[in-house]
Amino acid sequence: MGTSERTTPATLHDVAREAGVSLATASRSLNGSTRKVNEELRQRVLETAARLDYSPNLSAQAVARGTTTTVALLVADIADPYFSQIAAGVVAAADAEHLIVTMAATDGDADRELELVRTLRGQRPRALILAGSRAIDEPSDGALGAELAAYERAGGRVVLISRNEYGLRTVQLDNRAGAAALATALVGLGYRRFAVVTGGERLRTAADRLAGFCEGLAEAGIELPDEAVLRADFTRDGGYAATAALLERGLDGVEIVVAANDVMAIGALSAIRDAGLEPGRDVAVAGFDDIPTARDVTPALTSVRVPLVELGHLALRRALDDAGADAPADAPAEVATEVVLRASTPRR
Amino acid sequence: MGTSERTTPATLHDVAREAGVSLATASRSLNGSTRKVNEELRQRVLETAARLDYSPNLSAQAVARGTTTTVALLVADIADPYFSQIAAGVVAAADAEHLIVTMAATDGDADRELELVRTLRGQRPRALILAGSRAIDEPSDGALGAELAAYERAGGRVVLISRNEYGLRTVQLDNRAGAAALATALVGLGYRRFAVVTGGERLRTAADRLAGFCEGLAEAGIELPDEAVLRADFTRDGGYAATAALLERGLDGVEIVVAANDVMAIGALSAIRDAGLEPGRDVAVAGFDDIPTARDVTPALTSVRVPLVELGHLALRRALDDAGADAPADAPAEVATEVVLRASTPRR
DNA sequence: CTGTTAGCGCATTCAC
DNA sequence: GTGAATGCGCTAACAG
Repeated sequence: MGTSERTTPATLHDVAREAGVSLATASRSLNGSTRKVNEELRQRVLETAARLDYSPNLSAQAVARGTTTTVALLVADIADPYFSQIAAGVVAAADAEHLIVTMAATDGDADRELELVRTLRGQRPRALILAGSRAIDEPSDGALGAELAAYERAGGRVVLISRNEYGLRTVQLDNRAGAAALATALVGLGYRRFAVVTGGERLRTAADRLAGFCEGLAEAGIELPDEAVLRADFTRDGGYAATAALLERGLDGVEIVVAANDVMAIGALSAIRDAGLEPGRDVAVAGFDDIPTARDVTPALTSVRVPLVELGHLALRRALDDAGADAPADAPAEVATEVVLRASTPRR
Repeated sequence: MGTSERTTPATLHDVAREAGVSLATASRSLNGSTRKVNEELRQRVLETAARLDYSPNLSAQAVARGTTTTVALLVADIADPYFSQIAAGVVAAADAEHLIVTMAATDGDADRELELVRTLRGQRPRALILAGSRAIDEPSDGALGAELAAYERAGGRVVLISRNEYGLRTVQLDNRAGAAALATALVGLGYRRFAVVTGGERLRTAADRLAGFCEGLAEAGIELPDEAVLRADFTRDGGYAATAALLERGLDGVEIVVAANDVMAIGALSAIRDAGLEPGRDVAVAGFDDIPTARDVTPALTSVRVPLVELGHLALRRALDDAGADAPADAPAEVATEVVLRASTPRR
């Protein structure tokens, strides 16, 4: 297969020499801004480049140009559908701008997050996008904030997805409004006695959704008693555990379990079923996010649609647009959510 | 927030000057191989670096060192759980090696794949990992092959996940054996009349799984009639459509629908339900991959577990290990699969 | 339009 | 041990 055992990639220098032109001409032919190169020479360069399998060294270009074509994305967990959809959006949008995306996972660990930001900063990415709900008051906030500030001072753009700190650019999804709308819709279906399964109190997203839901209920004159709020991990197993606990202590009239996200809701479905009840009929269930799976579980899950892919798109755009120079907190782009009613919440 | 309006990041040069040492000393203190630097000076450098928010320019390091700390990953669709799990594995393993992962999506388009490989090659990544089943005989294979060959010749490492072409390094999952094992297990449960819902004939993965399944059946003396093999898109909707078609023409004794992957199986579940039948009881269903959702659908889906995250891990390791120099086709690392029986295939 | 030259930020060989 | 000088691959003035 490999007859030529060359071990070092062809350099622009090689192309220039081989094509019998100067370095500059070769450079201009292959990348140069406005084509101010004789078409004949240009072709010759292009041909030799192809023949030599020349591939421009992006690192060298970055050093010479003083700017990269890279964007960095930080998520909590790549395998999580929530983040993978956002990532898909970011990557697609970046691709459209001919930018390369480098990605890392924090595993929800604030220390790792800081460490990764430090490393990624070395890439001199054009933008640094942080996705993932953060605890409301992390101790290391200061260090992260300083790091991000330094990055921005050096010309980088930080975009926060679904979080709002340090007065940085952000792309929000309106958790409160979405949750409120869900509450209204459920009340409209005839539900009156609710139980909410949510994440830790310090999780921003969880807190916002709970608050919004309560607001929605309040508008209908319904109050959510304290004991109706169950806290657990923001995961499928968390949803299962919390719901199981609820069932064990006795439903006590509760008609529906509302989870702070879909994966928790799916856990709730399983818990209900494992308790010998039929979700939807015996106890209704609703979630949040409308991940693809929501449609495929049985009964199909009522949820609040969050355009995650679009969120990713937006984040990238927001990172790039220089509009208004630095008007970070001004227009905290918000994407709208939408209640999707399905079989898991039949009309009562 | 930003009092100092510095617009350019601190350079190693700045650190050296500010610390009153030479460039070389600064470099050695911050990265240098073996610590041959006076501890006092070293500390001084470290401190000034911290004070100046110095962050080593990775591009510059790459140019100077002639090698990067980057790995590139190409998948078909980041949001697809199959790929996002693999990606999670790659990223985690890369992180352990202090490598940065850049990621791109081909959308299953061979032309884009080629284009992306070209672009990514410019990064001079240490390794290039390609995930995603490929059509058995793509026309542009030649160009891709040449590109990958050039990349390898230049010192790069290509690793193919779940595909095997050009005699490159590969990490396989034993689709045939897994499918055969599934067949055996299902026969053991009492099933005799099968229908298979699979992807296009040219999809490698689909083809292997079908072949393996037939082998397994053959061992039990069962033959799969041609009309029992339904082809459709390798997606949820494809599974739905194929199963719907099957139901429409009449089950004709078929006891179970076996899908080539879980998302198709989930589509089958819906199709069966929409036809007024109860999956599991009226028609059994089995899938392949054991994506997380498989556990959460109802009835829970029988499947073949594929350690996708591990697949990602392996791919990265395989990309890095220089063991045996070039023994590409020698040890085509294969990860084992495992049949997982669940409620969707009750004993008959 | 084309070629020469001087950096970009950093690692490293070589003298001291 | 430390510093000065050279070069990595490429771009961008700068002259011809």
